[in-house]
Amino acid sequence: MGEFRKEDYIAQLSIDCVIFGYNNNELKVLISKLSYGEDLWSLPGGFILQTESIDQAASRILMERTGLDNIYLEQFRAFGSPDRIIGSEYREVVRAGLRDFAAKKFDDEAIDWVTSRFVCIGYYALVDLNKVDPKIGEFEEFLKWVSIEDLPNMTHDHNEIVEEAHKSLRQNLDEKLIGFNLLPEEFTMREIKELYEAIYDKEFPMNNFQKKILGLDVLERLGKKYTGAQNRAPYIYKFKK
Amino acid sequence: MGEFRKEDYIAQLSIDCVIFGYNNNELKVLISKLSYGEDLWSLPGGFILQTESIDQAASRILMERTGLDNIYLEQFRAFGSPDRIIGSEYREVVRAGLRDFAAKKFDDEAIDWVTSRFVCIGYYALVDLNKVDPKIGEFEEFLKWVSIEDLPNMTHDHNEIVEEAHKSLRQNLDEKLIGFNLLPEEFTMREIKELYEAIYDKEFPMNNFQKKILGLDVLERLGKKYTGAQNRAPYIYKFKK
DNA sequence: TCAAAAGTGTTGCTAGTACACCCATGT
DNA sequence: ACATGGGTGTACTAGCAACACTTTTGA
Repeated sequence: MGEFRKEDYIAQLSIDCVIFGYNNNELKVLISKLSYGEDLWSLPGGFILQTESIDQAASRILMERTGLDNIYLEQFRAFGSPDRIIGSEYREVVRAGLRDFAAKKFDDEAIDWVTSRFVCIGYYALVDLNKVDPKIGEFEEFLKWVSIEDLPNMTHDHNEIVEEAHKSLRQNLDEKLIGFNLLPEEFTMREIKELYEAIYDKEFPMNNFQKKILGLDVLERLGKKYTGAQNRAPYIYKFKK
Repeated sequence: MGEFRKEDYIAQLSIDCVIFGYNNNELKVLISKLSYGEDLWSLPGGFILQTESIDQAASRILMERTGLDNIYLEQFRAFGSPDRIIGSEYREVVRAGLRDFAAKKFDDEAIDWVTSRFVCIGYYALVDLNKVDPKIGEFEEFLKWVSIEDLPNMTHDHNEIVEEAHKSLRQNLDEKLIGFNLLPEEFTMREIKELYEAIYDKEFPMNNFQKKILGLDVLERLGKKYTGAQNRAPYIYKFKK
């Protein structure tokens, strides 16, 4: 772990990622518990190298945390209140934490840099939760998938960022047919339906939902899924590319 | 005109505004001709004060150029390719121009600052073109309303920024009912229709368009407009607030 | 009375919703 | 056979597009 060289990055501009996953009928977000402070949670994020685009920075940050390449990523909004960090109740805790835990990497000047005013560009990512083996970043105790319904209070304005990402996801879901990125390769119609229900927090009747999705003509029907249950075996689908 | 104090601003982060107006059946964009260089055009933009939010910065920049307060403003995307300025064919021209025209305000260090790598946050604004009395900024020769159909080549990636703003405007038009911001207080149904046609570059049949708009239940019918033409006088509408 | 264009009405299509029904599966 | 849930079909509705028609205005 080298020293932090602030000249390599753009100052006062960061990227925060809302990584969505789906599991157990719940829409989940990957959040990280910081090593310092008690009960300090935060969205995975990072800074932008002078040599890379903001999209590349987001991909890189995601790659570092999830090990996954070629993830569905979408920029959804920039957050730029002047007091989103400076005025935050969390700033002092973060500064103290960095001094204790990160003295090797961050000297005082770097700590000032990291906790100065930041504008952040929000990205959201859609991943197959089962494929992700989250890697903790520096100064993170662990990463955790948490249902969007019961997220803890997070540092700064990260709860608001998740809300905005969720709104944007809902808006884009039908239009861009991106929901399948949250599912495994193969899935049943019921699974898609339950995914949509988790995202919209709303029930859809099966028959009409099925008609709508099949009408999109983006699914390929593969075989049947015999679960051992005493009912008709559902078809297995995959997303046509 | 004071000296430029870079400490007052966030470095490497700018705001560019796509100011839409409507006139003569055409969707127009307010662009500025730079004082230096030949045929150098650019979008109105600016930097973000350490003390203000990015939304406030966009409002301020707009206020400075149009004299208008309370303008409809929407952030639509951030642009962050590392070579959008550094690799741009325009960079050297801009640097030379600033050295010639702006020596009082920008010393060499400031010129380096201004022409370094920038991430920009794009906002679009909708204004009643007739209410705007454009004020030239520093180092601008004049501002001009140009139809979105025949914009000149602009500096850096500003043409792409306009395209993205146009896409975003189209997406939001129906959803958020923001089109009326481009019209005067009072207007006829034909005028709304022609505005929509200009934005979508597509014709709409009058009768169905009228039904749709009236169905939104956001218009108040005022009186009739007698133009002297030998045809039935159209109703005048205004937008209900 | 006529031309121009505003405004209204009617019909048919399509997409979405609600309801009912049949089918496959394992006990 | 039967309970369970998967899958399909039909009727109803709302919203949109295409057509035709009437009304107003000033020459």
